[in-house]
Amino acid sequence: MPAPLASALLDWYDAHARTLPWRAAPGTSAPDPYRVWLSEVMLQQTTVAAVKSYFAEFTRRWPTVTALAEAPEGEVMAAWAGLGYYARARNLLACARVVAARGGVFPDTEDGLRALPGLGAYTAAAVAAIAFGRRAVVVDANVERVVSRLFAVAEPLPGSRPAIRRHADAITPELRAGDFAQAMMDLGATICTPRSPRCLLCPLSASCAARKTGEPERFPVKAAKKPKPQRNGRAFWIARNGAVWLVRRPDKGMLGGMRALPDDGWSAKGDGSGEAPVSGSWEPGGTVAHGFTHFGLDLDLLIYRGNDWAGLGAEQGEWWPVERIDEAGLPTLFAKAARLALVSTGVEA
DNA sequence: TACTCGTGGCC
DNA sequence: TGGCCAAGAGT
Repeated sequence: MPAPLASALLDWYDAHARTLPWRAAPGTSAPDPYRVWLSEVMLQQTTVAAVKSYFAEFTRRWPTVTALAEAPEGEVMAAWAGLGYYARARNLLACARVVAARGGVFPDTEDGLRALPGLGAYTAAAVAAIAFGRRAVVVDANVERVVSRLFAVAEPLPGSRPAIRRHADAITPELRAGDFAQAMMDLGATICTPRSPRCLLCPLSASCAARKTGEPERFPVKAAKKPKPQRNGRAFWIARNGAVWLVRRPDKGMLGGMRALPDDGWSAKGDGSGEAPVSGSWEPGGTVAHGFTHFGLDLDLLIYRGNDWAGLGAEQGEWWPVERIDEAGLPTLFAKAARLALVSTGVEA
């Protein structure tokens, strides 16, 4: 018999669960672990709205974990372009290959899942509970918010995480732990929202300590965050015979493994050098303002008007057809810069 | 532990 | 309109 709180939440979930592409239809058999895993990785720090089209495209191109495991890395990275946190894509493929090597069967325990690339404490618990019916304590940002309100946790995040986990453990039922986790996340996404929580619609309002304070939106308490530095950098548009010079970024670091315009080495730690990859005349092509999580970047685009191609070797990059630039899989920053270049070179209005 | 790592939507 | 926020993981 579940505790009253879990029971009330599951009743609410049975009536109000969101319909999402990676969820099994109500009353049907257990969901496909591949789809659960894929969706959970895509949803890490990413909104449902942003994930939907990527999930549809990935499952269309790679319907099984074995199919994904056989995909070339470049195709997977390009398919992930725009979704952000690109280490996820590398780990996704690495994980798929591990699972494929064991017959395409995911481990069905939390510990087994936790050992896979890209599965941390949250994702391992979520897949164990949702795909395999295991009791696991699933704690994401929604659960942190809901729990910190239910118990009016006064200590600020992230220091309060151990206490929040203990509270979450205490209210997680033995049965339907996967539904319970998804119910907590749906509640956090639709009712117990960061601002202006809709307590009048909440199935747990009678048990909520934060509501009793009259200011539930004050929870979770959070530590002050560091100011974001502002950086300047350059990206370079070098076009020749309808093709543009693209490089592949190193696997480690920002936008790792992604195709990109050459740049001058800007980073979170400092401005770029200003140095161009080839000598000759350059013309300003405009500026892209882009906000990363931990710094802001003003990226000046420079367009090449010279004809000295000697410094561009095939081991450093590739000529990519300008009319197919959308298929290059550029991360959003460079996609914006490419759009600017197309405007200022008159290729596109 | 604290830092790094994207992006788009929201008010 | 700019800071806040999102189904976190890796180091």
